[in-house]
Amino acid sequence: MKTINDFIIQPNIPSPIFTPDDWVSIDIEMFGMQRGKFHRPVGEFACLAVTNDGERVWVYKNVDDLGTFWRSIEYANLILQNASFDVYHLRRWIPFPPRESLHDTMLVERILYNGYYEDFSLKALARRYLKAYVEKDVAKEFEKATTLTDDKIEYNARDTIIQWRVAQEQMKLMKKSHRRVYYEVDLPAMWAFLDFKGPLIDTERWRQIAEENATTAECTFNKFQEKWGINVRSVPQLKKWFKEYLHIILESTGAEVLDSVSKKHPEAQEILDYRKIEKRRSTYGLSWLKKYVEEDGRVYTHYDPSRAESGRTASSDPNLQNIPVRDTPVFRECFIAGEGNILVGGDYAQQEIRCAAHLSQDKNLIDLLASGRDIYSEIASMIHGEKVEKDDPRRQAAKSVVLGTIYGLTYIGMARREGMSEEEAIALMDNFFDLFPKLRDWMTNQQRATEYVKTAMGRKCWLNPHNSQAIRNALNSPSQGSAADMMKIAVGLLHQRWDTNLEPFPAILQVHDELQLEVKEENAECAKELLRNCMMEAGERVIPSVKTVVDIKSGRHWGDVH
DNA sequence: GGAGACGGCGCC
DNA sequence: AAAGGGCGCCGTCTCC
Repeated sequence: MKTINDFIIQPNIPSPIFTPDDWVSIDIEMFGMQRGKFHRPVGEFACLAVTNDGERVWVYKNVDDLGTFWRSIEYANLILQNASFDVYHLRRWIPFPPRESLHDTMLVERILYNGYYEDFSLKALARRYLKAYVEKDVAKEFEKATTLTDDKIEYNARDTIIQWRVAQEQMKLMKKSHRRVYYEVDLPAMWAFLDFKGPLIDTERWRQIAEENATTAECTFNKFQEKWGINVRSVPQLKKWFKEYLHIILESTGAEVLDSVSKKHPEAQEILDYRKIEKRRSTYGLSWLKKYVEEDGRVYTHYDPSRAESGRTASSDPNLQNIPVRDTPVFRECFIAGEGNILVGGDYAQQEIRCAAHLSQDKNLIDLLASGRDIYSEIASMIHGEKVEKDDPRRQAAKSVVLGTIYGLTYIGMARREGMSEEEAIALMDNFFDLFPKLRDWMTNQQRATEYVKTAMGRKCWLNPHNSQAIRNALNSPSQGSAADMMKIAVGLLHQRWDTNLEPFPAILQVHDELQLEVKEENAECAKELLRNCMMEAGERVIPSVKTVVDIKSGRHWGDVH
């Protein structure tokens, strides 16, 4: 039995020219990386290890040899762990165009086991597949070191060995459906995300808003301090104060609880008002500018495809998928088009509902979604047997039922959220499901799932039987995950079809059902058409039985195009 | 002073 | 806080 220490570092580079039959595992190590900036050009090249058999390893120690390295792997199939990192940094020195034959052990593991495991690090994979314990202390040394040592080189070599051997095991486990999801959905999306450019920020406008918010928030904070003698940001102190002075025991100080007591205790409303401004100060304030906006005025988020158990993409450093929009559109208005450019955006209308319609094959819902009418008004009208207009509160209730349904809402939750009796909630939901019987059947069926559920593309989402949320995951993951499949396919298609002779790949933002581009004004029309085509084609591929609707807009800033 | 848990809340 | 899913980031608090 070979251990992960059974490998031989080859005395000389370069490595041989690998052939199209070779599977070559490569791993880069960097000096001076900082947390939160793994996707930025910081840090220096440390070394790079290569193996095509899981035993012999070539280690490149000089950045000047990377050109030679590139020629050796130009035709090979590649194996990487979290390829996005290695490719991003290698591109600082050598070309690294997208290639179809790349096995990313982390992405593949997510496709095999999202929801089943939580840890997709190389250390976890070594334990899982090779029954090997990997000491990661050396990895930390790279952060501060500037010179190579033998143990660092060995560490680098060992990682490529692990990757290579793990990949062999994963390939045995990958069925046709796994390969389809990986090669048609996640991998093309990964290549696309690597080429996203950073959106441009109207720094001065943001700063002005942020300064105002900071002043207001600090002033309010101090007033609470003076009046109440507590740090109002502290949940324990807040609870204690409410108990002592208002004689009320708060189970939580979350918005819903505070709102429920705010009629009787106006202090609760004061807290809620403060929390709003405090959120803007802390999360979307001056520190955001300082931390994330770079010298060119742009922010460079990191997209992690399939980070979520459902397969959704996540954004971080900064997270651009939770920039305020409801109460304060100003922040999105600070995402602007550069000189001579324009923003072009597309979003899927009722994306998750359409996914649910496809998955359940409910003909009534499919037909309604194809009709082009306002589905919430229509459903409310059908439930109540009379015309319900857009401003009728019964439309909102119907919307809650529809959206709640795909989140696994129960009648108790429905009653609570809509402020109705449980009987009313039961009646409303019953009436709703009477209209869409196959949706009801599908949901009943989903709840019976014990091991996993699947998206429309066949992506598995494993359920945790020890988690009380498993039932709601079973109801939601297929819709959420199918929508994520759709967006990733769209992003991949756009990336493949974008003509870089016009200008470099122009995508700047992906917010689940929304994709934004920043293009030269003269390219706006062809960008709109291509964006629509890619999004529509992805929709037709993932949910062929349901009409896909894409709204395309353009404008000077993000507020214009949402 | 850093790490991690927790509560809270921004978005889809 | 709860009988609505999925994230990431902030501040507080605790521990080391």
